[in-house]
Amino acid sequence: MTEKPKLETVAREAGVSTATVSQVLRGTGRISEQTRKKVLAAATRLHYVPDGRAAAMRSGERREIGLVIQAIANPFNAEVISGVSDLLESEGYLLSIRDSQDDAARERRNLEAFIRSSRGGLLWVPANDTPDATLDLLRAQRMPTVTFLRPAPSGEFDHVGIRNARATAEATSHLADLGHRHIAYFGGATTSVVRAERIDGYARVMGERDLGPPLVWETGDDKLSGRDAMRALRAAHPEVTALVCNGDMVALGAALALIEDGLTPGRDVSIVGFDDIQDAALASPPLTTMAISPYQMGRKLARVLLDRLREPAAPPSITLFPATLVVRGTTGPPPG
Amino acid sequence: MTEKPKLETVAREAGVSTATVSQVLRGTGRISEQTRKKVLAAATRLHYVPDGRAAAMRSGERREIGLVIQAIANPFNAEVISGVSDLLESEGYLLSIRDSQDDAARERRNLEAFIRSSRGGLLWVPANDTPDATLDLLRAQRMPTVTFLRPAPSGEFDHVGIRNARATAEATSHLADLGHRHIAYFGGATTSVVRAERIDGYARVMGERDLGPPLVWETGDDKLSGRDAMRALRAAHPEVTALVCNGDMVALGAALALIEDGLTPGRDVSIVGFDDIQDAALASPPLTTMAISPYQMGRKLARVLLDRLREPAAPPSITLFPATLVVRGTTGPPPG
DNA sequence: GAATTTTGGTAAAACGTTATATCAACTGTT
DNA sequence: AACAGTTGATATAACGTTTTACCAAAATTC
Repeated sequence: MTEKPKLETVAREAGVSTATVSQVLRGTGRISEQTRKKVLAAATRLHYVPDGRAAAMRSGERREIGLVIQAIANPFNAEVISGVSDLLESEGYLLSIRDSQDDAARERRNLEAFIRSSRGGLLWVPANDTPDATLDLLRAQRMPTVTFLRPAPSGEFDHVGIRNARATAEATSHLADLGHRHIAYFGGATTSVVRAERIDGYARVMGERDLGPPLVWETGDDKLSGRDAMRALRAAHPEVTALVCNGDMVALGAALALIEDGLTPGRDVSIVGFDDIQDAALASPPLTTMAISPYQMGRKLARVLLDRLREPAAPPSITLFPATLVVRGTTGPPPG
Repeated sequence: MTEKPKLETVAREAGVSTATVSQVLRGTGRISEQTRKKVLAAATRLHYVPDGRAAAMRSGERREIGLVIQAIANPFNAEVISGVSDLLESEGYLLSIRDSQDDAARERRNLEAFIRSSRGGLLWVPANDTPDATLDLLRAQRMPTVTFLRPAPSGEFDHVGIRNARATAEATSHLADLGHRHIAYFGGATTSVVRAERIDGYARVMGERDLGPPLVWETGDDKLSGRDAMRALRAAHPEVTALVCNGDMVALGAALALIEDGLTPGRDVSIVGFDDIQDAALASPPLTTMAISPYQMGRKLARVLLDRLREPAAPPSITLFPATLVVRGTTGPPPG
């Protein structure tokens, strides 16, 4: 008990060779019941756990999957992770998670760390400004990779994402159907592909329905940012009666600003969110939003990677999940 | 570019031996500027990333830290992780995270996986029902370990936690000072040490102030659970005018129930939360709560582990963070 | 110009496993 | 009693690095 036990320690304890111990533990080879018991007893007595680095190095096995995501804290991502993790565990894989915080340098470090530890595969939400060099890296390592939410520009990896444009188009149409003529969008700017797609959907409907030029507002991702943006928007464009948001947090923040200013979301200004996080249904009034199923997306994401590991030569697949409109209390006809 | 590049590939490409490549990459040994450049060029050309398993196996270095936590999704934990991660990265360590979902079996699997990959150290929120065998395992592996939030019963590991009893005592006193006589507690039962400590603090003040028998209500951890519990409590004990909660989510859920039933938190029923999550300040009315600094706790947690790695023989340390009362809108004198 | 030191590089052993080939000891068959 | 087949275990060679000891050539000293 004075040192980390290794194979040789167990072998000596059981009075056999290291090869025998290895075979017993792995269940391979021919071994008598008697020595099997002897070895097993010694192993548990010493609390032996094999050194996976050495084992994996020799056997070439890789049953660990890496996940690099842009924000673990995000509740949507948390659900995704839970889906990924459940499926992988049920198939005997293990998941190890790293947070890139949407920073290209940190992302690079994390990816390299995964490569160094020779993961079996990679699930990856690329940072918004991932440089080409990082893509080259993954290519050179021949690391089986599935991108999530944000596709890699080269399109060489499997991808799981959301029908973003269609979703915001549907949200915008819903508001237009209610009679709104002045519809703004919260969540512009940055170089994010996802945001760009969503803005496209919104702008397309604005054009098709002849609702004037799109009014895209730059916001962050949290409640605070939504609240501030709402105040700024109302000061600059009092004619706006409806709002499509890039995320539920922003939408809830916007609703909060209205309430604090004595207005009623859904009557004075209509708001549509995106994601359908738990708080969306619990807010008052409850939030109308574009719902997606993060848990199911997580499961699918894991499934795609496992398929890729099984069939390395298959052409890259693309899976897009639809978002469905959930009408609650924050949308209604325009006032007056 | 047809295979994952290894040291030998780079050596051949640069026309030198593998030893030389290793020395150049590690910056050790004596090497001429000329071959240094040659090797570096070859390495980047091939996008070479060393196999960390082999490297770590040979060198015995362990600069990766494992974190096993009971719920990544929890926003409090997310902040903690961010603190841990920042400090570790600044010291050149890498963090790998696993979610035990508070399940002893899953926890065991995750811990074993960390041991197999020979992490340098372990940060650990023990599951509520961690068996002794798991403690034996960590002991036998001589794995430097720091427990977080929930101390291991044996007390042999370093620990970072919260002054739970003192915090709930302060919350309860605050309500008593305002004149409340009927104070309930949300977040009872389960075998959780943390919950037990918090209940103790509440119960102690109830006794000291002669406020009658403690009224401890069993709840979960989320808004929904708080909302349901509030309704049930009001039906069973209409005399209750104040509430101490095990967490902000539960507290916000309780406040929500009041609002939905036409009452006003802070006037009809006073509520104190725990954690001070972002939403606490943004709720309306904003939540009075016991604030802790998860980010700072995370940094300290990482620091304690690094100290332990440096000084393996030092006696186990215990660090407890205070919670400070933040009075906002959900507490006031009792009605009438 | 012989002896010494410095420089720049390599061969080879080691890390803790798993896989392969081999071997000794039985068992059963003619 | 000689042979083949089976069983149970072991010695040994990998896996991809890092490290140590060593060596040849160049530079310095006397």
